[in-house]
Amino acid sequence: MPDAAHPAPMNERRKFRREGEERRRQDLIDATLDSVAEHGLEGASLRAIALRAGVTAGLIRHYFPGKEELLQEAYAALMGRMTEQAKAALLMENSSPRQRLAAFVTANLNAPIIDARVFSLWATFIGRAGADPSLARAHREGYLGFRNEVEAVVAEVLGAEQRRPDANELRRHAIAINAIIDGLWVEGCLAAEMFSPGELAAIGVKAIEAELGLAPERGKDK
Amino acid sequence: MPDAAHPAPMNERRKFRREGEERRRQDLIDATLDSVAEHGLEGASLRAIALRAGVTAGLIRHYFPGKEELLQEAYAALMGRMTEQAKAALLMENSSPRQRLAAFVTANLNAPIIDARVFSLWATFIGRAGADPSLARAHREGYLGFRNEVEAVVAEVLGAEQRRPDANELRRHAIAINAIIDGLWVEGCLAAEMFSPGELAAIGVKAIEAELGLAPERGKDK
DNA sequence: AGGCTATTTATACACTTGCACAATAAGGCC
DNA sequence: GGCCTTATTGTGCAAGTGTATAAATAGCCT
Repeated sequence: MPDAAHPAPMNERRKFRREGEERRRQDLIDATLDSVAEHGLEGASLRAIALRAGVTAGLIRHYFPGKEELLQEAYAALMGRMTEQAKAALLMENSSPRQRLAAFVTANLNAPIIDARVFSLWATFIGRAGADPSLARAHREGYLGFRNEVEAVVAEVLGAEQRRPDANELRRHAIAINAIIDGLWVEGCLAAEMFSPGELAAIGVKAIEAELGLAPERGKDK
Repeated sequence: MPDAAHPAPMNERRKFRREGEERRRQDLIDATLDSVAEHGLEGASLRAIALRAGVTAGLIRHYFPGKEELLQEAYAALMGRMTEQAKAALLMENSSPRQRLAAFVTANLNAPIIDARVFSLWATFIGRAGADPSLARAHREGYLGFRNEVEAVVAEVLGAEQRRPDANELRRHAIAINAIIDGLWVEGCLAAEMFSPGELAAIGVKAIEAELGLAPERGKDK
């Protein structure tokens, strides 16, 4: 029974603050990624997402035409962050091509790219690539961009060693190196505790140098 | 309006046949995998699964305590088939260790293991490994078993070359080789049309031989 | 200060979901 | 052939889904 001493507190409408549009969209996208990472696509209901973002479900429709579009934007945001971080390691100036390649590999095989949450998101979304052509295309573009970066560095590395690989050889090297990075990334994300810190990166660098036929770096092995 | 000339055909109960228990369970598991592969976990409702299996939804509860258990059994079945096929290639007798390793890699990088549907299923389930510890454990066991197989063949291959690697070196080789296979598998499943038939296997074999420091096979290159 | 507008809440709706359970008939057994 | 078990169907239900839309209020503008 309501206490008449209190000024009729029932049916009170929830207080709220107006945030900027860009901020709200970002919060909603982040909340979406968090929901998907934690409970999968099935658990990512609009109400759950809204709750996590600190708003009510209805608001989502004010910023996104529907759930589909929200998920697409979330996936795009995820891919954007991943490739952005991955490529950043290639921008080092004043270093030999070989050092830059090693730095690239090392960056891709440590936190924050080796991360269970990111992997979970990647797997969840990519699992739908078979059914959703737009997802498949988004992936292929990201993959090709990534592989082209790799191919460019490989060409520089080999060039510095006075070697002139033809296009086909370059392509094969890029595919193999990509596979090494991807494979170690998967293993690291799924069972990080099975590897000591830096171990995956060390294995990756060694494997890639073997693939390229580079002589082991002097003075670094124990 | 029902036509009275026909002998009251309304309210007719659906005809059915009793199948053996094992058969029905398999059908339901297969229907589950098909549903997940096509529409993801979200689209795999009991009714959709039952429809695909040619039964009604209620029957599922007669064979499985709930949806959760059905999904778990489906995942276990998927993993079982994958590793079974993968290991089969290692059983060749009368061949050199190096040939067996190459056969193993080749088998893993062609159909039916390179397959968009299988990959989609793997990704969908593994995406939940972060949230579901039982899934994570199932994966790690499968992964370790796989890696141990690899390690054993690697030891044989190197032994045949009169090399005696220590345990640590062996472990690193196995991790790297596993990564190469996994990475190429992912790339092949996601964009099969980007690679000519046998190309991935060729790249994989070459990369692995480079990793192990094996001399290129005579008489096979171009 | 007071009004305007767009952001936000709240409610309604049709539909689906997993699960429970009663009704039914298929097919082996005597 | 008739009976009995149980595999299978069909229906019902409460909870949750995405979407639509009306009602309210926060905060900028003058």
